[in-house]
Amino acid sequence: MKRIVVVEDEVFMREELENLLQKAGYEVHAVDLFEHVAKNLLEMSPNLILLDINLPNLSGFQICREVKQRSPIPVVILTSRDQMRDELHALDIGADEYLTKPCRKERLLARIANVLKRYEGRANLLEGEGFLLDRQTYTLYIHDASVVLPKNQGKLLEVFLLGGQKVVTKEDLCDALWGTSEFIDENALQVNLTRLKKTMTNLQMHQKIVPVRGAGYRLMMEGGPDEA
Amino acid sequence: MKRIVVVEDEVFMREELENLLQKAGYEVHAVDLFEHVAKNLLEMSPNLILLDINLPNLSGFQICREVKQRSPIPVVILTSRDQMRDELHALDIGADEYLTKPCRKERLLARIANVLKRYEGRANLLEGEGFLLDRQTYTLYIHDASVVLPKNQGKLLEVFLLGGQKVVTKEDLCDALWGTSEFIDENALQVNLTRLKKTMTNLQMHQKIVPVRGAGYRLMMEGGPDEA
DNA sequence: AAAAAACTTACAATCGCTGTAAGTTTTTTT
DNA sequence: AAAAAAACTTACAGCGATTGTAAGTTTTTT
Repeated sequence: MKRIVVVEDEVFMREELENLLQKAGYEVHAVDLFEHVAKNLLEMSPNLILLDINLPNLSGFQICREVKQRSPIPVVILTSRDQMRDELHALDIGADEYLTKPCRKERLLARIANVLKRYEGRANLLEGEGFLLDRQTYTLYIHDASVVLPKNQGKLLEVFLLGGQKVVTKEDLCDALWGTSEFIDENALQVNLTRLKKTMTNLQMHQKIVPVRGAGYRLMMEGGPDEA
Repeated sequence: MKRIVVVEDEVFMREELENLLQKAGYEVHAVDLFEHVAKNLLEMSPNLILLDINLPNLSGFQICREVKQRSPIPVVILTSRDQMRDELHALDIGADEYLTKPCRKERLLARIANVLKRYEGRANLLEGEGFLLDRQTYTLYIHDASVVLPKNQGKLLEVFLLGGQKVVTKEDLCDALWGTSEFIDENALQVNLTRLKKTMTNLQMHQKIVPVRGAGYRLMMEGGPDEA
């Protein structure tokens, strides 16, 4: 059964949505507003997030952006602010659907089902700048093509993606490859990194792995920090 | 550059759309209506199809359905018929977006960009009942999981999917595996089929490969034709 | 100039996929 | 019911891709 989290601060509306979705066969969790909504949402890892945008504290847009940056979970935005600007902005930051209240039940359900359908098979896709990586198979999607990376290269790339822009230590990388950083074979790691780098250039990816002396490595956009 | 095919029979509207999309940086091909639109659309294999639903002969729905059954190309429906029934129907048969005229340019462009973005990496995904198959890597997506099939198993499954419900001959299968049906090693094919069947049951897929005596094999839904 | 860190290349071991062989089982025909 | 045809099963050996190892070289820092 698909799980949906509803983010809505108005009690009446929240209960109505909860009811409607439950009747439609979804497992529903409604959350009120609090600090770190985005973080909590990710931990619940639902199949879809229904997000009301008339929120008191934090902007709904902000939540949407955070979720989208860190996960492939689809987000449907529901709002009473029928402004073209809002809609464009929402779609721009990655919302999958933007619906204005009042919205007929049938339409809401149909759109939700539609979004869910399109997300089939995307559950474990990690998003990088200009490419996607399947965390289970290490299938890499780029430029309308796809390749299956060797397991080790996939694991390494995965660590870099999860690390964001941060520096990733060799311990982290060894850990990912062999489950332990106890006995580090510096050289084995080195070779595997070289291999990953090579396939990255072969695939014309827009980022590189650069060394950070003594600390580890980091994933960087091509032509990044220009320190001339 | 992304290619969009516009299907619209009204001349004025068509030119306007063409213009708008070109300015937005797309490569646009407008097509008039004729027989076998769906077939031709598939041959053009654009990145997206913008489909007007007020068509004279064939129902736009029909076109949408045909395209969706045979390809993963996203379809955006544009219409002046603002009927809830139409919208639900459109979404139900797999349309990716449903917009009503008059529609502001910004919204149209934003929605198109949104749909395109979500389709990144899906260019070579074949759709089966309850699963997806990547034709390049033979990565199989099912039940929120993914596996890379061995090349031969992938090729076989691919042939079955492309064949639809029809019976697939052994020649077809040999052809897919070894590029020729000249010298058929019945047994080698047999073994490969068995392997595919095994992984299909392991993955709990909802269809089976059943033999058709003397003719070949066919892909069937589990618990299909009940001939008691 | 010396040391440390990062990198390169080639090779051998390993693992998974494939075809082969030699069967057995199921279905159809006589 | 027996024989023949089609479909299936299992184990094994060859092959190729991926991996770790070894023995270097190059680059950067001190």
